[in-house]
Amino acid sequence: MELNPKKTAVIFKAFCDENRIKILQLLTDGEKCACKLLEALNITQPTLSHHMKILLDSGIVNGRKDGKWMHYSISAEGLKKAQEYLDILKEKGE
Amino acid sequence: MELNPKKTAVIFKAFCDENRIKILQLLTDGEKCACKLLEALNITQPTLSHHMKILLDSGIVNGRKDGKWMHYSISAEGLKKAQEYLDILKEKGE
DNA sequence: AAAACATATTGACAAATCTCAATGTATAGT
DNA sequence: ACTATACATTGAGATTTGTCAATATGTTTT
Repeated sequence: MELNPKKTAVIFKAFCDENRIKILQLLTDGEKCACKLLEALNITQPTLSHHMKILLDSGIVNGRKDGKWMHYSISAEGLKKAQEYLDILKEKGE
Repeated sequence: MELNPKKTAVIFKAFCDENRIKILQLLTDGEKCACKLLEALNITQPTLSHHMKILLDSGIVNGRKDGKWMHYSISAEGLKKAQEYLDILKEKGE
């Protein structure tokens, strides 16, 4: 199996920032709207929006718009794909 | 389980750069010395050295010095730990 | 229609990151 | 000792990233 370096890097960008790890951790107990994330996270609203965009682009987080609210949740498929990519990196027996 | 956001981000920095993905991929068929990696990778020697440092810090790669040569390989434990961290992010059943 | 609210976008700045050329540090061979 | 080799470190420039204030967009309520 082969990894596309550019695409793979985009996926894992989800996990290489402190605030994004916090966001992902908050989402582990289910879907949350941006406002709830914002309460929990010492950052401003535009900064949260910026991180959510990166998380959506990575495929690790899903977004669902509901009227004024934006609900975010962890994508099981996205996470699975990331784990599969790590599997590919396991050393082959020579 | 709880993730330390800062430490977790350091681990996943291994995977969020295009060249580091290429390096990791090269290491999947076993230990390689820096010179071999350098041949395969359109970057200069100091740039490779920079990336190898980040990979070592992440715990995803092991280094072994042998005379003049530095041999790098994927750390099975490091990779396992990264996968466990992704497991932690799986949504809990509510 | 106007006001209030939730979120996204823009623009600016600071900090971090990637990259290279130049130099330093070991180690090995002559 | 001198030279060559393999790699690390330093310093500088360019790009990317994280952050915020200000503003824009879309939705709900009055």
